[in-house]
Amino acid sequence: MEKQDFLYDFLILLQRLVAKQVKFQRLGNVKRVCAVDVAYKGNTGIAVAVCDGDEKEVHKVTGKVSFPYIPGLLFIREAPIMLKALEGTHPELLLVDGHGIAHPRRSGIATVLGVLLEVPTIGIAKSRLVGDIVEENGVKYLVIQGERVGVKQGKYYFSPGNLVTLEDVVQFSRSGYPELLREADKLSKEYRRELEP
DNA sequence: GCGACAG
DNA sequence: ATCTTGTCGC
Repeated sequence: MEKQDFLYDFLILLQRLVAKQVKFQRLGNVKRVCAVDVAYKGNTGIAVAVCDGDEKEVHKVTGKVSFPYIPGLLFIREAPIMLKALEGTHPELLLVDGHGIAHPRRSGIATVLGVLLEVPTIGIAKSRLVGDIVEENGVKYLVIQGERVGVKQGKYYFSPGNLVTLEDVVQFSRSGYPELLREADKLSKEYRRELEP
């Protein structure tokens, strides 16, 4: 897909629509938390959703992922298979591998999933997409044009997806990289190995 | 035009 | 993300 394609422009319109639906509200005490990640074997995607709470739960889904990765448009490549893996899970908080509003249009994959599922989400990425680091009171904020859109903790970037506040995210980030996401990442790569070459 | 660019 | 060996450090 090229940048001059109609589809490219259309996807950006959808992201702007999603961004308008975001609500920032304080996150209450949550018991059930889920995390999603995707691994690949060629064009086959392996999405894993791990949930914690009363009982641990793991959902695995594999399927063809043909859309290429384009910076800023990760959601169209990974959100579909992630949604499939999240079917039946009912998280009170969802952790997503990727950015939330720390995005050119404030519409990263964690935001898209949070709006579609109407669930609180936090995006956690291993690298920066946009923004600058501005430290204040020991907190490294990710700032885009003067607006705080996330925080950097260690080598990871945390940003609100939907239905949480930046304060919630700052608090959450203090615990470091979530064990649940680490597990989803580990399991997806683990399932990948037992796929027919 | 040049540099940057989640997974 | 994935392809990949050894190497530096706790």
